[in-house]
Amino acid sequence: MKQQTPRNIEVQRKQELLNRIAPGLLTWYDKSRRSLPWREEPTPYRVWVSEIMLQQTRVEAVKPYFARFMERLPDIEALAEVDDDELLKLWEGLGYYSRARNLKAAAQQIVTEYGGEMPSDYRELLKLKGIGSYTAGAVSSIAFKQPNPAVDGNVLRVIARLLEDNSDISDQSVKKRVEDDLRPVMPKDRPGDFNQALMELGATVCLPNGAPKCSNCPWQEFCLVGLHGTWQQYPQKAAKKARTIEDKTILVIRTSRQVVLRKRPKKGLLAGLYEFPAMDKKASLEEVREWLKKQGVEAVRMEKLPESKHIFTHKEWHMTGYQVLVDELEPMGQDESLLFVETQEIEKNYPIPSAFAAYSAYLKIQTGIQKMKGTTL
DNA sequence: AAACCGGGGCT
DNA sequence: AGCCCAGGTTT
Repeated sequence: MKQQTPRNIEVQRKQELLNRIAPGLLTWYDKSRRSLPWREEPTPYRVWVSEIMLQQTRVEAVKPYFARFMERLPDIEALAEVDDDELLKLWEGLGYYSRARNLKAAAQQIVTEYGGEMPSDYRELLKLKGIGSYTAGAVSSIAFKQPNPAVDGNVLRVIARLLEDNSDISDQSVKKRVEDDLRPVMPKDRPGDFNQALMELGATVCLPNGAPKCSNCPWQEFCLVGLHGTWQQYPQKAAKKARTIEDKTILVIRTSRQVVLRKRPKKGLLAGLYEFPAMDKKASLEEVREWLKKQGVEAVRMEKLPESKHIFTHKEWHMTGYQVLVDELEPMGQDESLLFVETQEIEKNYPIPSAFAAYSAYLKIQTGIQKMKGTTL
């Protein structure tokens, strides 16, 4: 018999609330669920790829990428063998590119260590590159009906509000605790639907920004913020660190048909993607000339390009640009990361991050115009 | 535990 | 301008 300390009473009260969430939630989900491509045909491979794409990424953004990805790489074997550049091209613009590299690495793991079949066990899934507790829970429950929780940002928010829990949900220990709290209340016959329903509730009713639509919620009778009108106080989250600002000068060095690209390092920001050569400062025309001279580039003409800003999670790029027209693109210095690319081939073969969108678009327009007029430069 | 890793839509 | 998004890995 447990002692009736205030702490134990609080824990018991919380458990009683959690015990009530499943039935109404599943009924609501059956009525309100969105039809999503990976939801209608939940094979292990499709569920896995969709869950990776959906990490920190909205459903609407994922849809076109998912369709194209499945068409080109319909199974684990195809993914395990895809060329790195082609893979990144399929991921271009989606962000967090390590997700794509990890996806391929995990596919190779599955081929060599699991006979090409996606493992169904939570513990085995956790061994695959790019799969953490959330994704292991999602894949094992949705594709294999294993009763494991899948706690994402939606679930953390929904549960914090349900319980008026003051915990900082950006703290990793809170996620672990919510997983432990949910495991015993999962309906054993529908674990995948339970997880998806929790997320769906967060995405469509218990909204992350703006007022929750409590009149549509299956938990109206017992949700504490609903009863108390306190949704604005939950969830609690630690303040984020300020972004640092980096100045850059982007150089679009080109002839009438070719342009200089540079492959980024294998690790770090935008790893393995292609970019325009750049200087790590806001450079004057004279400084650009000097940089070009060091690379052995002789400019026929230079034009200033518009300034542009790109915001990452943890830094901002403040960019300016120059177009550098040259007569010929022959060996440029000793920098092996530099390559000359047919402008027309960029769209097909070279993944360039959205950070350079202003300059990519400029190049495309310039070369497009050239093509139309049939002129050179 | 904290930092790193993208991009876009909404307020 | 700041928030968040079907998170995971590295340090």
